[in-house]
Amino acid sequence: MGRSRVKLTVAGKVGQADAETRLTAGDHQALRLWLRMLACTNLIERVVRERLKSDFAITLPRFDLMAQLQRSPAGLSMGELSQRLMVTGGNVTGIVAALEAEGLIVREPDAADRRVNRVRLTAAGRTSFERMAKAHEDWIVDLYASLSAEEQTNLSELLGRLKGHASNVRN
Amino acid sequence: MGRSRVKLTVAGKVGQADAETRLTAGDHQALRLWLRMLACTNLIERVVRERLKSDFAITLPRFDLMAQLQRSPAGLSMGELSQRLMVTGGNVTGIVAALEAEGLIVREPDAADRRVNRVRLTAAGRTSFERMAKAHEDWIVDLYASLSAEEQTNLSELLGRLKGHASNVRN
DNA sequence: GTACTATATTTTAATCCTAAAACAATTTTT
DNA sequence: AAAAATTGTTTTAGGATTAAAATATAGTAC
Repeated sequence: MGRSRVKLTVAGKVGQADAETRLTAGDHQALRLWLRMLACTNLIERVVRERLKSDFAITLPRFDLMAQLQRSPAGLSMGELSQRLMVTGGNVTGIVAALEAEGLIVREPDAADRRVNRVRLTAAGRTSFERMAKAHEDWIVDLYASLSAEEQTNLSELLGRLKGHASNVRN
Repeated sequence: MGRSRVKLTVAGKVGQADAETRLTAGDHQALRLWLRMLACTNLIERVVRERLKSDFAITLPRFDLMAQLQRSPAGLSMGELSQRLMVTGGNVTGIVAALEAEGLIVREPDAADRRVNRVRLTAAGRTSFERMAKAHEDWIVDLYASLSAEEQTNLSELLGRLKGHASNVRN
C-alpha cells in the first residue's frame, strides 16, 4: 500500500492532482472529457508560464500582448488590443504600463484621434520577442511530440468542431 | 467589404477574437493545435464561469473547492485541498474564508493534530452544491453535443496520451 | 454652437492566484 | 528532554483579471 500517489506541496510549489480529480463515479462522458481537456490545457499552460518566467522573466499575458503587436508593426490601439486578447480595457492598461516601463513597447497618442493611444514594439521589444517566440514554439512542439502528425490533425479537427459549436452556445 | 468580424467591447464586456489570433503564417502545426486547444478550453471555461455567476452567484474556484469537499464527506485539511485543487495554500485560505462566511462550509480544528484545520460542507453547502453540479453537467453535455460518443472517446484518448506525455515534460 | 450620444481609455474595488516569508505545532534526532 | 527538521496554515507583496464608474474626446442633432 503506497504512501500516497500525491506529491506534497513544498513552500508554495503545487503538487500533482489535476482537474480530473473533480470527478465522481457515474459522471457523464462529456464531463469526464471536459475535465481531462481542462487538465491537459492547464498542464501545458503551466509549463509555458514557468518557462517564460524562468528563461525570460516575463509573464504569459505580457508575452501574448507582445505577440499581437508583432503581428501589427504599425501598432494597435488599446481597444484593439483588448479585443484581440479577449480581455477588458482595464487589464490592457495595466499590462501595457508594465511593458512600457521595461522599454519593450511604446505608447503614443494617435494624431488623428486624441482619445486613442497607439501601442507598438520598440526595437528592443521586437528583438526580445523573436527570441522568446522561437523558444516557445519549440516547447510546444515537444509537448505535443507524443502525437503523430495525423493524430494532431485529427485532434485539431475535433477541436475545431467543438469550438465552432461552443462559440454559438455563448449567448 | 464587411464591417469587421470582430465585435466591439462594450463597458467591459469582451469581444470575439481568441487565442488562435496569436498565429502568424508559417507557424508549426503543433503551435496551431495548441492555440486552438487553448481557445476551446477558454471558451468553455468562460461559459461555465458566466453561468455559475449568473445562475448561482458563485465563482469557479469556489465551486471547484466545494466539489472536492463533496467527494470527501469526512472533510479535508487545508493542505489536502491545496494539493487537490493544484493551488497554493494561501489561495485555499482565501477561498475557504469566503465560503465559510457564506455558511456553505465549516472549518474546525482537527482533534488529533492541532496544526490542522479540517474543512467540510455544511448541510446547506451540500444541498447547494448538488443543484449546481447537476446544472454544470448539463451545460457541459450541451457544449460537447456537436461530437458523437465515438468522437468524444477518440478525443479523450488523444488527450489522455497528450496529458501523459506533458506530465513527464514538466520541470 | 450647444447639447446629447457614442467611443477610447483609465481608475477603482473586488476576486483569484503565486511565491516567499512568518508562524505554529508536531515529529524526529541526538 | 532539548534541538532540529518537518508539516500545516496564514500573511504579505505583487500580478492578472473583471465590472462598473469616471474622464476625455469625438461626432451628431438641433
